[in-house]
Amino acid sequence: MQTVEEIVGVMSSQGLRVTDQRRTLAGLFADTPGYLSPKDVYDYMGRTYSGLSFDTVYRNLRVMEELGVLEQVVFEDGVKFKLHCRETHHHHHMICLQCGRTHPITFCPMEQTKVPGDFTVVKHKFEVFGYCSSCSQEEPSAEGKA
Amino acid sequence: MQTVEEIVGVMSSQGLRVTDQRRTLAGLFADTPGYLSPKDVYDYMGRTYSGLSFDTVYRNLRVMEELGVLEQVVFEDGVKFKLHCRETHHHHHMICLQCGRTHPITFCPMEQTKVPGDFTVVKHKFEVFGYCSSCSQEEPSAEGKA
DNA sequence: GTGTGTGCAAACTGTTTGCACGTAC
DNA sequence: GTACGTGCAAACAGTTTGCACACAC
Repeated sequence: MQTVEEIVGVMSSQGLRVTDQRRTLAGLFADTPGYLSPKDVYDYMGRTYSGLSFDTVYRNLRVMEELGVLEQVVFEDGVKFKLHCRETHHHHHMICLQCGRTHPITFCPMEQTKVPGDFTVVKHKFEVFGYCSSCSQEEPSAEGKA
Repeated sequence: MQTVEEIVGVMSSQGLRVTDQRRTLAGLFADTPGYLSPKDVYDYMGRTYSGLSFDTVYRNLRVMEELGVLEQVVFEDGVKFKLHCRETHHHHHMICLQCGRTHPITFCPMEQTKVPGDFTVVKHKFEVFGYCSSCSQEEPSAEGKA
């Protein structure tokens, strides 16, 4: 997690202009514990900036991703963004299907995976989906895919 | 893995017409050990059927997925299809970034993941990407993402 | 004042749908 | 013969790009 000022600081230190819109965007991600889709961002920003266009949202998401402030993940239902993890060591995530909030998993399955000698591992993905404490109470049924 | 006849049998048993095109499509997947994108399928099929249209490819991929013959997976670079695993027990995959071939991983990391009591797990994803024996020799460098 | 950021419109990719004709059954 | 499959064209969603104006620096 980072504060708005930290994020804004990174932007200006890279020679990027700090506009109201970018400050708001930084604030949105600083306050959001989980993942946001471009549409989520657009909807939120649109409340403040009436003339907002989708392309500016995309441009700024891209800029902040290239800056290393945001990270992008591809889910079944599309691309989403969140603040880049500041954790120093390698980890994975449990992701709430309702609120998008993430919880770190320090255990890495690769350590225990027997890889055949002739297979060269480049990267891996381990993600656990479900409902977090707050959401599992409201959302006990629905969404059935195992 | 299934034979063309097995796949075709499933189709006709469900009241679907067995056209030349669908037979060829079944043959393509029966002969392909890895994942295929809709474009891969279109390119392959287009060699045989000159007037082929993309929408028919999509329609048939969808039909075969709904039939349970194919399974669809979302990768960073788009949606891909392969024959649905016949393995009876739960497993994961090592996926070759070059040829798309998959190798089963019987080890399931969920068994060893400590889940907080207040998190309800719905599903999980564990995928290992790299280069298989045949491809790691040809492709020793390139693609650097860990 | 200069150059970057923005909104607008349009292009573009991947995918889906409506329609009329063709073909498996 | 009938209903489903196909190709074509068009629609559609998500994303990107070109341009002119606006604003952060």
